[in-house]
Amino acid sequence: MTTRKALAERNDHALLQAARDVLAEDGAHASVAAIAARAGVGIGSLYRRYKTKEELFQRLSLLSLEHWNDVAEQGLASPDPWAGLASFVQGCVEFGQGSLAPVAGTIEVTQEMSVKARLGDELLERLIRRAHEAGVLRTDVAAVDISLLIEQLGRSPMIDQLRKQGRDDLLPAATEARRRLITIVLDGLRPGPVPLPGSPPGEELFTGRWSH
Amino acid sequence: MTTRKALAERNDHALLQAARDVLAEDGAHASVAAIAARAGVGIGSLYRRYKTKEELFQRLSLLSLEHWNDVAEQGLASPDPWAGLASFVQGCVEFGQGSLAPVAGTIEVTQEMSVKARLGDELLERLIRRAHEAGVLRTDVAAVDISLLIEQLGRSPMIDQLRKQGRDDLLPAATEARRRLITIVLDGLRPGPVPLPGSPPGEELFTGRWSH
DNA sequence: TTCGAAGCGGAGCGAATCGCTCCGCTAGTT
DNA sequence: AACTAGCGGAGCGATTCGCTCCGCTTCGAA
Repeated sequence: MTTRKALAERNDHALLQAARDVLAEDGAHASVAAIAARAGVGIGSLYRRYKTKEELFQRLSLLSLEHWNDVAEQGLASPDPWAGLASFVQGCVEFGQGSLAPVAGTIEVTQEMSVKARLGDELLERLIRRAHEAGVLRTDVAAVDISLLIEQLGRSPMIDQLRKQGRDDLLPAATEARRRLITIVLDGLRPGPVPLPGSPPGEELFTGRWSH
Repeated sequence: MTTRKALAERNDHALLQAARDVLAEDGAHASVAAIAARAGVGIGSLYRRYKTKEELFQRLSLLSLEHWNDVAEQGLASPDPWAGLASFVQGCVEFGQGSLAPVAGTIEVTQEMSVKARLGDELLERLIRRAHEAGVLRTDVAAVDISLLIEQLGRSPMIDQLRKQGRDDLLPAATEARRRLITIVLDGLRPGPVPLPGSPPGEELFTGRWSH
């Protein structure tokens, strides 16, 4: 019925998702034991797949970057510049890009990661430029602002807290409130009737991304 | 020159600020030793003022709630409904209200805390109502959305990370980028030309506040 | 049906860190 | 000059960490 290969694949997927969840709830303090327990997998099985804790987190980072790029390309494929940008932001936020923030500084950045990060920056730039040219995005919003926005909205300390406390009854309401907040913020990025004079989009030193 | 009382007062202030900083950087994992070290104070001195770690965090929560209420009252004192609400949000965000999120579920909520939290909710409701009546706030934005917004923007994982890594050179740029993001988001709360049909402000079960 | 081994879960290792206590010593006060 | 309030930090037992190792299960070939 369940071949060994299929079981291993399912376990690996469960481990990665569990790592995301535990990281979101416990931050940098997330322990390997907690991740394995959440995934319903023994610690031994985890360590057969990933030699160290860092290797697991590196894999997680790489998948996160790939997801960023996938969603960005999907957004660019959309004919509507605004819809493309909005779906990109929403896709990144809901995936929980921000959950990796606590470990971003503790793991070694592989060459593959930095390559994908550069590609992702480029895709985002193109999304922004297209929206600007179509006149559907506030002129004072630069790529770094979108990066920051995704990082800021990508985590939900309140929802993580509720889940940790086991208040599953409040989770749907909180999740829905968060979704509304995201749409409100996204809506605020569109050019309004009274745009405030913003600073120029420059500032090259800080790109707003975790990995270099 | 420096009397004992003045030194003690200065130490207490340094401890509270250090606790905020370390909590922001380390989350729930923040240790008492780290807080004392950041404040430049011995652990013994910390424990002379606060019997336990929880007592320190409770004090911190209380001060945070008081700050919330102070800023809300200042906002209500402003004749301009929009400026009042905006300065309230900005004041809460910059104070770092969200830093306490990781410990909010771990400490016991005192009666004094819940009283101040209730008062704060009421003040926020009045700020929102006033803005709605003046027509300077999107009609689909409720109090719970502002609470969520403050929690979401109140933490800056990226800035905390930079500070932790000692990249003080990038800090000004990151801080300025974050300030721009806040103004952009705030600006998006004003009624736009094409308001989307939002859900009703109701949903009573979840108020979006940490303490009950 | 039998049996070798691939792959599983988890007990347990040493090391690190936790919250907290206790005490020698500095420095302000009388 | 004598006193002592208040400081900093070494160190306690307990806990938790990342990780190893091994007995047992269970799949698949003979």
